[in-house]
Amino acid sequence: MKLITRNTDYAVRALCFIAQSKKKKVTVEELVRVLEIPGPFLRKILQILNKKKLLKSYKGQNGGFSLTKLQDKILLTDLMKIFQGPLKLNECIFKKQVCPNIKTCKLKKKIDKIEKCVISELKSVSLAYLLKKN
Amino acid sequence: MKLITRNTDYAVRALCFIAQSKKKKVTVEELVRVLEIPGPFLRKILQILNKKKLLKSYKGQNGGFSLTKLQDKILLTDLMKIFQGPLKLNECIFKKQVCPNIKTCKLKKKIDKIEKCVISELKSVSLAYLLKKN
DNA sequence: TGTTTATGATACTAAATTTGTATCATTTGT
DNA sequence: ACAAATGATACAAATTTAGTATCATAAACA
Ligand code: SF4
Ligand code: SF4
Repeated sequence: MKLITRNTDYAVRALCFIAQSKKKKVTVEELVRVLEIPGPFLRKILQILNKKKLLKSYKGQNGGFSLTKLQDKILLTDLMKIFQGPLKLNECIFKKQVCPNIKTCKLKKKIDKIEKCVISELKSVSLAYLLKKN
Repeated sequence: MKLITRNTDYAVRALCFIAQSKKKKVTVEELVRVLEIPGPFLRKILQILNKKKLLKSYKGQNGGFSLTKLQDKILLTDLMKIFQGPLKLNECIFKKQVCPNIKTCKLKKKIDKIEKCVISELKSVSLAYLLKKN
């Protein structure tokens, strides 16, 4: 029952570090050193963030990654969608077949309601929010 | 990001059927027929529910399962704990090591808050609630 | 212009969790 | 004794999560 998976968490931490770094660009090597995240795994994560335009990458010497957006425009839900797929707490699908109860099921209705609440909370979490002291 | 797993869902459906059945005891075979759940898997689930005292089992001919509690005393959260472990949305543990950020991390704080809300919603879901029309 | 240092792309592997099966033992009613 | 149910337990398949390995490509710079 994990709300966020490891790659989302790693992405958050990496973005936080990049955001607060004095340098214009941050290299994977530096992130690995300070965050203690497995190198190749983090690289893959950053490459994905680059593709999704949350980071801009620079190749070659003095290369690295920098943010493409303001901190309050980078949302946790963006990362979750990227690394964990659509924001859903319940699919009601077994072996590609939709559960026959789905129209009337009160459990599903309840979970849908919880889902709405969870997502609205999550939407309020930006990089800026995460970095703010206190 | 699945809030409830399959065995919890199966357990809910089985308990619902048993609860609304006219018979005093319901057999696995009947449940399999009507709910279309893989037999041996459902058996295992019911055996666990028996061990956990949510069901009482009767062996031998005319055997089967019956509820041990009133419908409003059987909570979804009980099932979730049984089949999915402690109610937690975030462990903050990688490879048995607690994340060093854990004391100050705002992400964790947020998730903890969401967790509280989710759990309190889930606690209000009893078998009686699930069976009530409208 | 070639070497070094960075990321890009992609395929592969390992570990963990979820979702099941298979088998034999035990109890009970007839 | 036999049939019909559950109990216990070990095994296996499928899926998801987590992580590696390798080669290609681009930019800086000597
Ligand atoms: S039973 Fe209700 S919750 Fe479970 S899968 Fe069917 S619809 Fe979804
Ligand atoms: S970063 Fe925050 S949320 Fe992620 S593991 Fe560490 S404490 Fe938990």
